[in-house]
Amino acid sequence: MELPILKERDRIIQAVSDNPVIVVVGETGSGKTTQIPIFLYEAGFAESGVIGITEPRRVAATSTAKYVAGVIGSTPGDLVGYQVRFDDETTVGTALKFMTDGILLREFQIDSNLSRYSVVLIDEAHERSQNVDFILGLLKDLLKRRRDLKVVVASATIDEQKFSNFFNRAPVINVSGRMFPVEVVWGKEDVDEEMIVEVMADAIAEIHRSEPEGDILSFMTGEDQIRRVVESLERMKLTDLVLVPAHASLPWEEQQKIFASYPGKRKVIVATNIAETSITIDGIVYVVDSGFIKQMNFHPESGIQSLDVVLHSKSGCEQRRGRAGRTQPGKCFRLYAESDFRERPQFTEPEIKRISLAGVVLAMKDIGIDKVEEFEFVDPPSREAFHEAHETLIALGAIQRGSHGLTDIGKMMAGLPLEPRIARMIIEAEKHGCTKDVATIAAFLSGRQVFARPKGKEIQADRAHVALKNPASDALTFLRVWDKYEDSDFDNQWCYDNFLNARVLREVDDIRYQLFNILESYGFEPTESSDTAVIAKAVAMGLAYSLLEHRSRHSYGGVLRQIDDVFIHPGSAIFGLSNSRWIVASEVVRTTKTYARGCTEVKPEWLPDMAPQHFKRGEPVVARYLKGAESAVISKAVLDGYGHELGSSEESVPVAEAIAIQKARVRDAESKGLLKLTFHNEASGRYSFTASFVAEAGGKRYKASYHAKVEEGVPYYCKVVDTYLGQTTVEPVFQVFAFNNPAPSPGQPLSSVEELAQKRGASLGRQ
DNA sequence: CTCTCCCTT
Repeated sequence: MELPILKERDRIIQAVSDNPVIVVVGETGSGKTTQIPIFLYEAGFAESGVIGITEPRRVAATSTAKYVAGVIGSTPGDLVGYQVRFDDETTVGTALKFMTDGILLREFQIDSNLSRYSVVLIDEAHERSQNVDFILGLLKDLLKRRRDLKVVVASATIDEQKFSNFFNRAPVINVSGRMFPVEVVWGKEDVDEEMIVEVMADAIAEIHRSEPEGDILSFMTGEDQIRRVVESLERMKLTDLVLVPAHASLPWEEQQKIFASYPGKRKVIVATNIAETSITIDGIVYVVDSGFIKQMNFHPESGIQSLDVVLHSKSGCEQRRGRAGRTQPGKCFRLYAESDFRERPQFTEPEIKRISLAGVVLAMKDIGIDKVEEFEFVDPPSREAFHEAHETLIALGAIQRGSHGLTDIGKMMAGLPLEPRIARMIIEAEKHGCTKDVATIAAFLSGRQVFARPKGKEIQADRAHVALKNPASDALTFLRVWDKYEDSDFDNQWCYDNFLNARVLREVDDIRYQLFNILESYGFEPTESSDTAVIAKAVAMGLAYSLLEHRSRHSYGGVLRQIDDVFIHPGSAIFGLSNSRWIVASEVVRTTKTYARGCTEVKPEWLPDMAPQHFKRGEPVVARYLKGAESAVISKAVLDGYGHELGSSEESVPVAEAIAIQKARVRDAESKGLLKLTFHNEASGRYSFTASFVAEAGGKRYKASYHAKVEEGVPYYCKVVDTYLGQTTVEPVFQVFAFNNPAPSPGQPLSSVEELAQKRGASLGRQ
């Protein structure tokens, strides 16, 4: 049978010649993906530049390039080339370039005029991925500058009017498909989420009993539902039935079963949305559709995401139906009523309206688009989404409040193929000499789930994972996994034994090297640190905007944003082990609860750097004083917005400055009537004091005893602090040295506030 | 306190 699109060859070529933009609507099997590029090439459009074709997935870009190369009589990488992440098979002679849409976006960042291209074809535009929507906006803008550029938007469903209107009523060419008819069988009543597993299992059993031979494809929302459907069918003990789950987190061996044929038996694939677009299975005759999907949504007010089970759109359900008619006529059983279907939205909400815009806005600014709110999208995101993107980028230091362009940090972030927050970590790592470590962590954070927990082996998997986990940080856990993987010499068997996903680790390896190359181009030295606190701090700096503070029992709340009732995800390395007051998370997602994933404990002394508007360095304390040295290490308390001391950090200042600070503080303390305490040796060997105090305690007298090893005769200034627990304690505000006392030998620290802090717990009783 | 669709630079 001849491809239907061949009949439209001349019309398509003519329309492209006459118009800057055309929209081609072709059903599955129309051959538009392979044929339109060939038409354009044969019509001479490659003479003035490259014909670029974008695909949403890597396999689609590489496999169609190989197919078209065969038709034209070229080898891939010559006349017909492809470029996807990690794999560039193009040369200067490449006239037809297939690529993922992410690659075309990169090219916009390098050359916003796309000067090399004569034609750009955006395939699968109906999927409305974030990248496609961004590219369509960029192309509309570019067409004002490049009158010679030709754009072809290829879409599978009936969304063509929207695209046509967006591009000033561009002509639409319809190409019929080569689909076999698929009869729809409607459900009698609406089924809710609770009942759907049993209803699905019963429907599959009934089809198996009453319908002629042919494989079945069932659509459910997630791994858990799939498992329950399979278990339910197994209990029915049906004969000649093979049950095959299909979802993204399946190990490689299991995935192969999806495509295998089982002679004499009926194959039943119970799948997530992976089978709607990403994988195509031959020989499906029956589709059973639950009508639900899991969808990620982003909430700009709080910065959290939610993974929700929602009713699938009409176009999505139609796409599922089409999976049955690829090789012969089929049937689609919908487990919902026709009246319910009619009330559903026509299309799935485009991704650009359901994600954080921070990465898109960063890329826009990098391309030179300053007025981002005026950028024309097919479906413009909300004002709140733009506001969130701005605030996030300001918090990361990529832009400055009140100015349009990117900072130097922002420019470097935009060059890294990572989410802005993850990119920010690496910039921070450069300052602290741990770029290799943090780039490795970034590769893990941007990749897929590395810890595998196969069905039936959960206990063995958990046991293997415990040995790899760092109880203070998922980021440091990733670093440990990487070190062990290197020690194993990148051994697949080691991955298998330790229940780690080997494919993900190989991808991490590729991402690492890509990042190293980019960092080298920035002039960053590849550095490693043995200090895990330094590495963790760089990670925390990137995630500072999602700083979480412990609230009650197991729940955390946002410090910089309004986020409440967040729980550490059970899959996190710090789950059940952390008692840190602050943590950061790489992701906050609401499912059954709001969970923080990718967690790292935060030390109090990092807080003034992470959130300067909420945490300040307090009054300085001279902790160490070296005679004859040019500088002294002073320790600054970390105070929260109420003046509570949360920790301390050290910095080096000239000795003269340290002395000046001290003297000023002594005067200041005395003027405020702060208590001066002098420690005296007791026979027990302990130091203690009894103090009377009036100045800051509302006229009440306090008796305090403090057990700590401190220098005899050293005076301390103290203040009464009402802590957040509601208990009153006496804390040293700073230590005063007598400068005419014999100085300690160089390098010998005097007793420090840290030491006191460890022994904190002054017992107090009111008189 | 107990677990998440799919992609991609």
